[in-house]
Amino acid sequence: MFQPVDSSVSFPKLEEEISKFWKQRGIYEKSLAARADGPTFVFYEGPPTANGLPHPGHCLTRAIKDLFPRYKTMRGCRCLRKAGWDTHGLPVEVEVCKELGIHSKEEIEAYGVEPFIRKCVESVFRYTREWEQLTERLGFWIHLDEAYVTYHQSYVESVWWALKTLFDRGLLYQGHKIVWWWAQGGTALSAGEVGQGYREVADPSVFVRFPLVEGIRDWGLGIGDECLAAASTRREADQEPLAVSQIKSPLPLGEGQGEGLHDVDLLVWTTTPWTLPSNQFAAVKPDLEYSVVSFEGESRRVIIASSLVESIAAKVKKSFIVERKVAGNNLVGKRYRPPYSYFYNLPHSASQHTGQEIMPHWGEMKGSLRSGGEDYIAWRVIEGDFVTTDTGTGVVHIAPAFGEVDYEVLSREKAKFEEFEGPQLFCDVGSDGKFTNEGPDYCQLRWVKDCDRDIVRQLKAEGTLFHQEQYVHDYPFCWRAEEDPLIQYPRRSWFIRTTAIKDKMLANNSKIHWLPEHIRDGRFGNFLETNVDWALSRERYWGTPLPIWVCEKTGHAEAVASYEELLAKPGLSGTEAWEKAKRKNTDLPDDLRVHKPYIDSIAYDSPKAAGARMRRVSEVIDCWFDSGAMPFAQWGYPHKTGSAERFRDQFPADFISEALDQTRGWFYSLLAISTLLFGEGEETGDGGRGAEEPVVSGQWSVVSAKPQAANSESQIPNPKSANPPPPAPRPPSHPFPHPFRNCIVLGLMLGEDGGKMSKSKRNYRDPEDIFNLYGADALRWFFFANQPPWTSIRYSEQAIKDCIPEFLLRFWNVYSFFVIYANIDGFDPAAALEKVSGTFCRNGPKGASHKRFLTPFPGQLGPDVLATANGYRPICERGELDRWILGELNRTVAAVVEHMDAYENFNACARVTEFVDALSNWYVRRSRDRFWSSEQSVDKLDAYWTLYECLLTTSKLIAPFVPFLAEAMWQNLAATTFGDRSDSRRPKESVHLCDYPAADLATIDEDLSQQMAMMREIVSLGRSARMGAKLKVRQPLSRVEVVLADDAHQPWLEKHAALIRDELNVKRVEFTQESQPYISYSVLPDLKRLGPRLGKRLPALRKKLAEMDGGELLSKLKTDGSVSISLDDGPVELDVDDIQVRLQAKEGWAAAQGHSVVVVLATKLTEELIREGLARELVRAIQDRRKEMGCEFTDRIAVGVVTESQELQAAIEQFRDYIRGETLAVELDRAALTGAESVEIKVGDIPLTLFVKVA
RNA sequence: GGGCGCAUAGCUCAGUUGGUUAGAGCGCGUCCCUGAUAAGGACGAGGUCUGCAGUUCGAGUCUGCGUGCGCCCA
Repeated sequence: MFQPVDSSVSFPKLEEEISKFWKQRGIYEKSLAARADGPTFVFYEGPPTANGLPHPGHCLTRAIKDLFPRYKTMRGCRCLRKAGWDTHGLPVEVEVCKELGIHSKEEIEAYGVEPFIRKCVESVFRYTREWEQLTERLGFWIHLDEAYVTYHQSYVESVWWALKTLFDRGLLYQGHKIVWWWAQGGTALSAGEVGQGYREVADPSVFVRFPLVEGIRDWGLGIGDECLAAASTRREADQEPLAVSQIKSPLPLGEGQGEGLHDVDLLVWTTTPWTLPSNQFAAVKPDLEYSVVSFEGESRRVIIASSLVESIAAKVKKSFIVERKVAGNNLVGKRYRPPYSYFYNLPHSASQHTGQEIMPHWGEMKGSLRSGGEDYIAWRVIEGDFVTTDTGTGVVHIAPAFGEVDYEVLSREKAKFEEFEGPQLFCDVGSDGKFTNEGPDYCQLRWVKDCDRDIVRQLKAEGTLFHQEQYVHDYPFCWRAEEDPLIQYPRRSWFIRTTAIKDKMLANNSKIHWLPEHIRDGRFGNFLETNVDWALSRERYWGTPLPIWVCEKTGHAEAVASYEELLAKPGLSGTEAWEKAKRKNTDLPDDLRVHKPYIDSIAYDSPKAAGARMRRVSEVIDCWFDSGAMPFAQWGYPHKTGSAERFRDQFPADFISEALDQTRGWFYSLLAISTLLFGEGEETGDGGRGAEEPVVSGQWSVVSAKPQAANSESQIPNPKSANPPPPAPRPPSHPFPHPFRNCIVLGLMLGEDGGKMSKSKRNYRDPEDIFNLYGADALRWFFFANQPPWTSIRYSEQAIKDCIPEFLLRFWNVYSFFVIYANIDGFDPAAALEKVSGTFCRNGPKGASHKRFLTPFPGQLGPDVLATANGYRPICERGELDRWILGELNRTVAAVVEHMDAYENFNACARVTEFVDALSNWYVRRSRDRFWSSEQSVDKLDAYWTLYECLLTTSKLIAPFVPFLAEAMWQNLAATTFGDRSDSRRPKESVHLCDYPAADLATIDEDLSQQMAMMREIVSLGRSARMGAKLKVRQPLSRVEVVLADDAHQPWLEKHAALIRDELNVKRVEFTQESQPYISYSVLPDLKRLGPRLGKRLPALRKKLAEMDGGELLSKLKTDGSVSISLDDGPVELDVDDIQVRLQAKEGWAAAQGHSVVVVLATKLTEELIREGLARELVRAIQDRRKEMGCEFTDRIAVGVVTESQELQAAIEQFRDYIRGETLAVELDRAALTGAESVEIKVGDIPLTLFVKVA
């Protein structure tokens, strides 16, 4: 006996119970234990931050993260699921600041770093409970109580180990980073913060002359230069005469560096005049054409991009003469005088190094190039692809201290020179945003923006100002202090030299299976291509402290890989800061001892200078490094005992999934860190690793030593040059890809209105409400089945709701149908399996019968077990409908497994939906009468076994997708029906302990499948034809004619005419292929076959075929096997495979056509048919009345019908027995019935008065 | 400004290596069924496949250029 199934099921309620059941029985743990010896499937949890409430977007991530581990577990894999929490970072600090009502770093310091980070710790677990509830309610199975936490000491120490490894290899270095700087607040702003503060402002826009040092005569350029030739041709073609333009012969521009100096100037443009004193270069685009232009009333010529000549002339309202044209790359290398001379005239400090005495100024300074030769170190024209002609002059002022692009220019230039010989960063502005005493004297100690006006005035006075105007553009301001403009400013920063492993990252990436695929070469690949060194450090408080200690005297730096290592340092002091705090507050989590501020007070003796102390740098690190380190840090690798084994076991991940916004976040940090640490082991393998290592580190030391040393502003000497500290344990090498093999990149979740999800807009509902209203399965199915996961998913409450009737409830109804009838008929699989004897056969006759055996292990109740049951007949002996649906079932199983193995949940779901539709709308519908029949026939038992097997298998199939529903069904259909037998004699306790179904391909009958599909099509077409002729299904028709294009399935269909008769309510079904008056044939060429063969002749053939008589052509083909069609350019031979036949219903017939079948109705009604139709109408009317009156199914009734219609009266007489039988009427009179209410109704068009009462 | 992606029915989305009538669900309309029953089912209407150009015998599909939207980065 199965538990009766509530047809008005509440899924949310059901899920709560299932959830409880899992918890009580420890099903998740059992599912893991059962696979302890299985192959490993590794899943990594990308740690969320629990300092905010989870929203539907998180549900998507967690649903997908649950789906595949569940699936793989059922497929036999051991899949650990360790949860994780991201706890560090600026967002956490911001939350705490909000709570405290403070903003700036000063305020944090005033509040106290110690209480501040304690607030941070509290904050990150503020919503843990909500997250845990969501996780459980969604059915996400993950080990929450063993979660890794990024601030825990063991985690931090793992990160330290990684950093030390990188530091020792020279991959971690200090440099500058240009940041958006809030000078007044003394802090850098994150990209997000900067983005918030953009405002439209008018800034001074100045065009400034940079006089060239040499005359252009020396350049050796002729008019015939290729670039110029092309340019002038273009101009002629465009017929765009220049206003006053001529190309003159070379000008007498002075001899060499003397007189020429005053004649030609680069014209640059800037909206930040205050950056001009720090100018170091001018950039041009190499493939851009420039013009040397003289302007009316100007004694000196300027160089600007040719395409901008006219607009600039218009700007200054002057006429001009183009004296000469040059390509940008011919300008490269030319020297100029910057508008400010402080740095230019500054004595060069390197003169002390080199011992050269006649090297007085930076401006005259040359350095040795790595490529040989030498060049001036600065104030030269350099090439820049970033130069555009959208604004400005085509010549760009470069002040490396105050622009990211500018800084890159400096780095690039610096790299061209031998160490110590290249340019260095000039900066005349302090971190307070005020000029230092290196700035122009009238600007010193003033806020830079305030100096713009004076700088412009000065330039004007000196004659270097060409033009000045106002420029309106968007400029960022501090979001906390609206009046404070931000400036780009260089800050000391620690970097990881990811550029050194760019090619390795690309190689690694190329082996990752990305879904969608385009991420690999698109967004992610491009990002790797343009890789810049990872700016690691943050001048903040709540994060993993950068584990680098620096000698206060010599600048010698070393990295530390663990707290223990630190404690062992000589002359250690400062641990009492932590001890004191802990004494004061014993609740303080011990993990905080490795955090600021405690860690900052720890110092030890410098190995480089007696009496000097090693002190930690003040920075913490980018929290993306934390999360990217999780593959090893989650185990506390390499410090914790046993961590090496765990790490080896769980690396790399087979599967991860996060949303698209993690491309440059977690996906990158994982890949970068893993590539840095674990390299690519495939080339050398374990044995070769030792050989590979020195070579690699050798390369690295080359790469690292040079720029680091050249970085003269960096105080940190190359760690390789000093006695290195003991090396950190060498990380194991591993073949690509790692640390993840498959990655589903989820689309962003949008709100109900298509916009970004936003709490304030209320364009979504809390997940909890969704669970309570529709249930987790509905939400999960919505995620999995409604779209591929990488499209941006628009949150739609309606769509979630719709999943219930479309899938969940539909399947539930089949299940409920089964249980109702199985209970009525006493169908008991448990009993059938209990008393087995004799022989059995699953699918014979090929697989000969096997001996039946007692089944002590019903286990998974798979087909093999069911086949041993009493009353279970081999599938081949069952009716077609049964064989068909079992074939569909197994076909579905095969497809789902294939899709899921390829991580294509959407396609898998589509197949499941298709199957459930076939099961519900064809199998059950067509099998109803078998279940209803009162006798206990073999056929009926077949139906039960078939449907039972379908339900069991499907419940396993959908278990990873909708785990609650699947469990509910399994419990009733399998687990509990076997009563309280001992464990070994009971089916699996939970569907999630079962194996995923394997397709039994022997059950798939391709022909049957096609035939059934055709049958369904015929029925559908018949209905369509009825609709067209406005003939209700209740009106019987005499005949339906089915015209087939192809006779292959005709005999089968003829055998099943009864089914078609029944579905279409007709008396006779006839099949034919003969040409009929209501059919025309068209013969179409098979384009796929003929296209390659005929090419351009194809259209002529198509035209010809269309003109020909299809019927004739067809019969010719049938008799001769081929036919020759003559085209204008010769004949074409066609055989049967070259054509396709299309049937067309001619007009005027009640017919409907499919691709290869036409269904025609005989619409002529006889009196007899009409009477039968009326009888059926009457039955329906009486049934309706029964329902209105609230009759029980079994109530007998008395019926009276009063009508004047002779036809109806005749119908009642003729079909009296039929009507009584259908309606359970003991009486049927053509007169009023006393004691019964009368109702006026119509049957067809005939009015009548109906009386019904319970007899 | 750059990169990536998307654009197909009123809505949400499928659409395999280019191939003859572009599909599904919802919604809508018409109807059926009334022993799965506060369900279930069928049929129908509804499309310039974002625009333009190209490649091809043939383009929703491939290429280029626009337009619009989204995301990431400047």
